[in-house]
Amino acid sequence: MGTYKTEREFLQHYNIHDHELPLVSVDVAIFTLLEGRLQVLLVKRGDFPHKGRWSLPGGFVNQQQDQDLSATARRKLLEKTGVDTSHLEQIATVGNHKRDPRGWSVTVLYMALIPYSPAQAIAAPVSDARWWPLEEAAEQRLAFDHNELISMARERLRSKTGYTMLPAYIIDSPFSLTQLQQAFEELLGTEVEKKSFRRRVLAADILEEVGEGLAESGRGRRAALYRPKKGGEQHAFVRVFGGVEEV
Amino acid sequence: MGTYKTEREFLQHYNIHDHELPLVSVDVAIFTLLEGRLQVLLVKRGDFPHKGRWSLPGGFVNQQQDQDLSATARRKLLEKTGVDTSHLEQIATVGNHKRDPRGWSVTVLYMALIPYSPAQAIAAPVSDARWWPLEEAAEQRLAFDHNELISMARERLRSKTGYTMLPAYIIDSPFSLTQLQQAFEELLGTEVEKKSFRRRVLAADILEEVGEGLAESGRGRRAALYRPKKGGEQHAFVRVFGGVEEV
DNA sequence: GAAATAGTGTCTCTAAGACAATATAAT
DNA sequence: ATTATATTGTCTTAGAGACACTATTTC
Repeated sequence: MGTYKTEREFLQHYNIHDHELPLVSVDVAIFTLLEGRLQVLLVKRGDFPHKGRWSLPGGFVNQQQDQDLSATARRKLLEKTGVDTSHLEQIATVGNHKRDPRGWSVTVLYMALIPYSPAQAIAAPVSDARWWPLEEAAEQRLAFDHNELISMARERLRSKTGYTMLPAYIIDSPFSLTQLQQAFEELLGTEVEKKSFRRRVLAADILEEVGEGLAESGRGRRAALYRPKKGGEQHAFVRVFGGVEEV
Repeated sequence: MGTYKTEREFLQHYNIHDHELPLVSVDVAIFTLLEGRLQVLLVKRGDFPHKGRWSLPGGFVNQQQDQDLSATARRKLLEKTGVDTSHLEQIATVGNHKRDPRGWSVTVLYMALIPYSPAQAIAAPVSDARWWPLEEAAEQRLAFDHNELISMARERLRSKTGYTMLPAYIIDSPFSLTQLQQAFEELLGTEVEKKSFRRRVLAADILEEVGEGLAESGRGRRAALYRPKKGGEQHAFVRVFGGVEEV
């Protein structure tokens, strides 16, 4: 480390390769709801390390293409699903010396929520990517520490479902309150009481009614259909749904 | 990228310097409570870039010394305060092409809470480190994007104060309920109602009584003193204190 | 009318908000 | 007694839980 007089001079002599740098990747846990069950998108690794294993979509930051970390995450989401807009959220960063055989490695984990239909069309052609029901994904030995990464994202999803409207962003709009409640229940992992649910959601004033429709079965009374109001994603309830939260 | 038959062979030929890697640093927002006000520890940068500016304690991962990211954070905490144990929590990761003039850079932000007294002794000798009241820190132009990093940590601190016992870890044990309430109020930024506060904290059964003592003024009734029970840090309340939260 | 689904009424229960009242200490 | 601080009593209010009830649709 030399002694330079100005920052300009310092930067001219600065060589990034003088330091040992950890690998930096971004991984994305992309969730959707298919047939009422929570699914995660996995891709089969075509290269070493862990060639042939299933893993979260992810990769290295492209310093030319990506302005920031969320751009890397968004790029991966787009490559695998063709979907851009949706809920994208940073979950955590895991870095240690043993998670990658190539050396000290850091991965920034994101979570994306998308409704099933739009993803379907584009994800299918990519033959090495498919949706897995969460339990089946967990049973496998995934690449790197991706089992743990999925658990972390799943846990955040569960916990935020307790006090936000997150599930509204994993189903297609418009939806009936019954459909929304089913999404809440699947993401929470517990049942919620119908009246409480409706009271809470409607009182929050974050949905707007957009007509009515029939249930999938084609039977029974028509349901009012809703879509989230702009900014409703930000809404947080003061009380948590379904009992005590873990931190 | 060659084609290798085995992972072993792949790893033998893998050269980390074939890729352009972002810089990876860890920064720690260390908070304490001094004279009832929230303070953050800043250090004066002795090297370029941003030489002479105040910044959060932080630095690059040391691949030999640090097993994982939290070890880097803990090492920085120890270097600057001499304190090891305490609340250490990962807040977020910021990475983009413009936050560091040396190039694409990623920093993993941690937050540490420590009671004032133990830190005092060791932080003083390090002449380039001192506690700043949060407002004064915010008024300055700090190195890199550290103003924003502090805001992020501050926001998490405020929000978790609403539903956890976090403030119990920023004051010395044992404490009276009044002292604890004052810590809550400073971290929350609003006043809380005395009876509600006591009911909530005592009902949660996460404090244990350890005798009684007088207030600092030496006047008035003796207060019962408490310290957090083991694991109390994990406790989360079902309802949020002091109104609606932002997500 | 029967079955299925959507939506409401209403009582209870928990915990926070408000604020007055009581208890124990130093002076 | 006065002042300062700690602690409790209790009424009100917001919102979740439980569950029975009504409404609208298809068959």
